[in-house]
Amino acid sequence: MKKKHISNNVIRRLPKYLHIFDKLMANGIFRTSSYQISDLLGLTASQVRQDFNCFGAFGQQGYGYDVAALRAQIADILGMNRGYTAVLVGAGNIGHALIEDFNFSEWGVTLTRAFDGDPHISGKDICGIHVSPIEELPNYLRTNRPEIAVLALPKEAAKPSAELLIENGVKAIWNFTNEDLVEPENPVIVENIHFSDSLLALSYFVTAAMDSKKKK
Amino acid sequence: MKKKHISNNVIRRLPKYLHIFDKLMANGIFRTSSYQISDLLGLTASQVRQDFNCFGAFGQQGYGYDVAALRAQIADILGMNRGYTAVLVGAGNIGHALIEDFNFSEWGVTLTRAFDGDPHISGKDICGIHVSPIEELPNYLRTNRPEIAVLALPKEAAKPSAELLIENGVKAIWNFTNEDLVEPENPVIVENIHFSDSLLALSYFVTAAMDSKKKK
DNA sequence: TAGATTGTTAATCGATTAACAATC
DNA sequence: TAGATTGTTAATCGATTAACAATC
Repeated sequence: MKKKHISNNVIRRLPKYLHIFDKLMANGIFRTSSYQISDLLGLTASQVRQDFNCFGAFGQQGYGYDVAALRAQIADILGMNRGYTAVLVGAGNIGHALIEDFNFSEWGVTLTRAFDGDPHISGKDICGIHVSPIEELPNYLRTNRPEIAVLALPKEAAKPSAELLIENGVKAIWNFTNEDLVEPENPVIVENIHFSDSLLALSYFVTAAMDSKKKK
Repeated sequence: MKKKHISNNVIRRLPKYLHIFDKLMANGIFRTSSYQISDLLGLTASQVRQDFNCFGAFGQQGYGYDVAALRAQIADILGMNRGYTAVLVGAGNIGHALIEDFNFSEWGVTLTRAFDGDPHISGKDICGIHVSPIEELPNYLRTNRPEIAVLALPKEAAKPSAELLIENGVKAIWNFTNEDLVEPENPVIVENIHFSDSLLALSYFVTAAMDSKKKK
């Protein structure tokens, strides 16, 4: 099978497709078309069909797409059925918020354990997730081999922790520290949630909108 | 002045530039070049110069760029000196994490007040931010006219709250609910932090990396 | 001055859009 | 069958890269 390159733009649209399929099914709509999908997401129908055709042919000419089947395809492509497990490193505010408010399993990922360096935090359970002392992390990683580590530590601790994670076989880091972890020589996947970048973009858009209004 | 269109890609790179200028200055480096910048960010020098030239000419031929001056230009473009204010709507886990761990003022935004519907939460201060009952929100908005609302409520409350914010003159919503707030007819700026989209992209990359390794 | 590096135009590349034959 | 809508190729558009004159 020839592996064609999938652009980042396409990858970032896949979760959007997934969400609207869930919404369609919740509304009892089991059949859709590239036109309907494009309309819901503000894309063109062409683009929707091109995106899907990166991975195969999921529709039927003259009919459209079966929502459930297409949903299952996209879920598969996203790796939602691989049974990935994740550990949380840092159970402070943001870590707590992730455990309590974010439904990992909804996206096919099982959060198995949290770790924190503060003995006032470790030892307890949060919503059924046990928080272990950070010292136990390397051993846990070697024994349980989770694919994903969620890094939710203060900035300062980010880099050394990332190295420890990589040394112990973690495949991907979901990075909530506002620190860049780019270690080009390391073949680890880093997905950043940079709040500041997002807020600054918002600030730019506000500024641009105000300036263009002033000009009129 | 002719307003040229700035692509989203360029806008998303501006905060990255800002961050490395801060890093350079922290290391006592006060002069840089498009080559150095591109190297630090994994771009091409051409692209860096093109990006800056969207907004004007900030460098000196034969010399390069003064880091502090360039930093100030980018900060201005991003609206960091406009004195924007923000209110937090929802002081649950994620709201707490934002108040306690995220430094709004570092990015030129002043968080002035938080609001929550839970009387056990409202009435207190968190890190110097007063939490008011949610009922006081409309009046506060009309009186104080903050540009930005940070929406950190449960999914269910997202849409009606967004409408209330828009009705009361908020210009931009920083959206931490995992709900899409696209109201095309409303001229409000929405910047989403969608954790699930990010995790799913990470899951895709893990899957792609595993499959390509298996194939070899 | 010579060397360096910008600002900017031109060339290339890749992504989006349009078009349409295939076919359900 | 006729109508609809896909899968896929071709055309267009926009973003990135290359090149180089301007100039510090």
